[in-house]
Amino acid sequence: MLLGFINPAPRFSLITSSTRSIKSFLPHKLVQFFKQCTRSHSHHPSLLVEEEHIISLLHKHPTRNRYIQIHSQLITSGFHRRRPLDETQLIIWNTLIRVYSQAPFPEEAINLYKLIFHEITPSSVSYDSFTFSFLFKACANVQNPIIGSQIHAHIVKFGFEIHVYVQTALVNMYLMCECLNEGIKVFDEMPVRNHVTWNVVITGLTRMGDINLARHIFDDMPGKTIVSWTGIIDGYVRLNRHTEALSLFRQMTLVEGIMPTEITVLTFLTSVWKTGSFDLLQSLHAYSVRTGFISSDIRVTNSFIDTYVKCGSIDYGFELFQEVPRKQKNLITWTTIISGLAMHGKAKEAVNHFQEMENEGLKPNRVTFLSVLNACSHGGLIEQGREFFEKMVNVYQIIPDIKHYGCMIDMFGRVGMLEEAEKMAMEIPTDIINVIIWRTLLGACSYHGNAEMSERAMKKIFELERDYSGDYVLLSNTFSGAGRFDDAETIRNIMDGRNVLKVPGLSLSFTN
DNA sequence: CCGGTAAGTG
Repeated sequence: MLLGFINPAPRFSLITSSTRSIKSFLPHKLVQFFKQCTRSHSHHPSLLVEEEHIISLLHKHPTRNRYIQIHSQLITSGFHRRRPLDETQLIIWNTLIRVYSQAPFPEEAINLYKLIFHEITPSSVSYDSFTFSFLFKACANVQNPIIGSQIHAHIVKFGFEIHVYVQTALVNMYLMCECLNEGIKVFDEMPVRNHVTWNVVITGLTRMGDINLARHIFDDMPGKTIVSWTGIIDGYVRLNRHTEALSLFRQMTLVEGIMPTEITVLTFLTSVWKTGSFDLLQSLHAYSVRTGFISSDIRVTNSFIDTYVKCGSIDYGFELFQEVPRKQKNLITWTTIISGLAMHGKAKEAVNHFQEMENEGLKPNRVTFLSVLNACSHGGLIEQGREFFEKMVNVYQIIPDIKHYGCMIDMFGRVGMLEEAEKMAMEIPTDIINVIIWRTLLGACSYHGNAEMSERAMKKIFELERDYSGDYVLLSNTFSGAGRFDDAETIRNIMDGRNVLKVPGLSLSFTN
C-alpha cells in the first residue's frame, strides 16, 4: 500500500478545531472564497477566479502560519475531495507541498501528498513534475530515504522517471540521505543532465566527505558554474584542506574568470584565516564592497569582521564594525565584535559594547554572554563578570551551560579567588559537569599553590576521567610546590602503577 | 501565477 507506514491520520484536526479564530486572520477575499466554496457543490465559474486569488495569496503571504490557515480552510471546505483535480487545484496543492517541504515540518508535505493524491488513479489528472520535485525535497529534509525510494517507485510508475528536474531532485534526495550508491546510480543512468544535476552530485558528495569522488566529477563536469566551484571549494574547507581551497579559488578567479558570490565568500573566508592570507582577505573585502555584498548581506560583513579579528587585526575588524549602519547590526555583529575585543585583551571595550548593544534594544543570547564573560575573565573584571552572569540567569533567563561556568571558574581562578571558583564548580549540575571544569580549577590551584583544594579537584577528576596523565603531573607539582614531597611521590607512583603516559603540551585553558 | 543546486556570520 502506498506509503502505508506513514501516519495516515490527517494531522489537521487540531487546526480545524479552532476554525473560527483562524478565519479572523484570513484576508477578506479569502473568507469570501471559502463561503462560496462551502455553499456550492458544483463548479461555479466564480470559483476559478477565487482559486487564482488563492494562488496570489500564497505568494503574497509567505508565512508558515498563513499556509497552515489556508490549508485548514481547504480541508474544512472539502476542497481536497473535489475531483477531478484540475490544473489550478494542482498548483495550489503543489504550492502547499513546496512550502511544507522546507523546514521545520517537511513530513507534512508527504502527509499532504498521501491525503490528496493517494486515491487518484494515474489516468486522471493528478501529479506533475513539480509535485515530485517538492516531495523529494521533503524526503531529503526529513532524511528519510525509505519514503524517498517509495516515491522513486511512484515516478517510475507514473512516467516521470526521465524528467530532468524530477531526477535531479531524486539524486539530491539520495545524496542528502547519504545513500551514495542509489544517488550515483540514478545519476549514471540519467539520459539528460544539466548543470544543476552535476552541482547536486558535487555538493552532495562533499557533504558526505567524499572529496575525491566529488573532485573527479567536478573535473569531468562540462560548463562548471559558480555553484560547482563553491561546492568543491567548500568540500576542501570542510576537510581543513585550506591550501587546496586557496588554489582552487585562484584557479576559478584568475584562470576561469568566474567571480565569487556571497556564498563563496562566506565559505572561503575560513580558509583565508586558517592560512593567514591577509592580502587575499583585503582584496576579497574590496571586492565585496564593490559588488555590494558587504552592504546587502550582514552575514558577509559579520564574517569579514570576524576574519579580520582572527587574522590578528582587531583594528580593521573594528573599523568595519563601525561602518555598519546601526540598524543593520544584528546580534551576531555585536557578538562578533565583543568576542573579538575580548580575544585582543580589550576587556573594558568589550563590556562597553555589550552595554551599547543592550541600549540598541538587542537581546543577548548565550553566545553573547559567553563572549562578554570571556572578556571579564581575561581582563580581570571580576565584579562585572559576576554581574553579567547573574543578569544572564535572572534577567534573560538563560540557563548557563558548561562553558559559562568554565569561564567564571577561570575568571575567579586566575586572580586567586579559589573559594569562589570551587563554590561555582560545586553548583554545576551533574549532568553537564565535565573534567575540563575541574582541570581549570586544578590549574588555578596549582598556580596559586592551594594543595588542599587541588586534592579535592583531583578527586573529582579521578571520578570523571581516570587516565588523564596531565592532572597527575599537575597535582604532583602542586604537592611539590607546597612542600609535600611525600604526596608528590605518591602521585608519581600512582602514575607509574597505572602506566599513565605523560603527554606533553596539553593545554589546560578553556577551549571547549 | 509552482519547480530542482552552493552556507561555520558569533
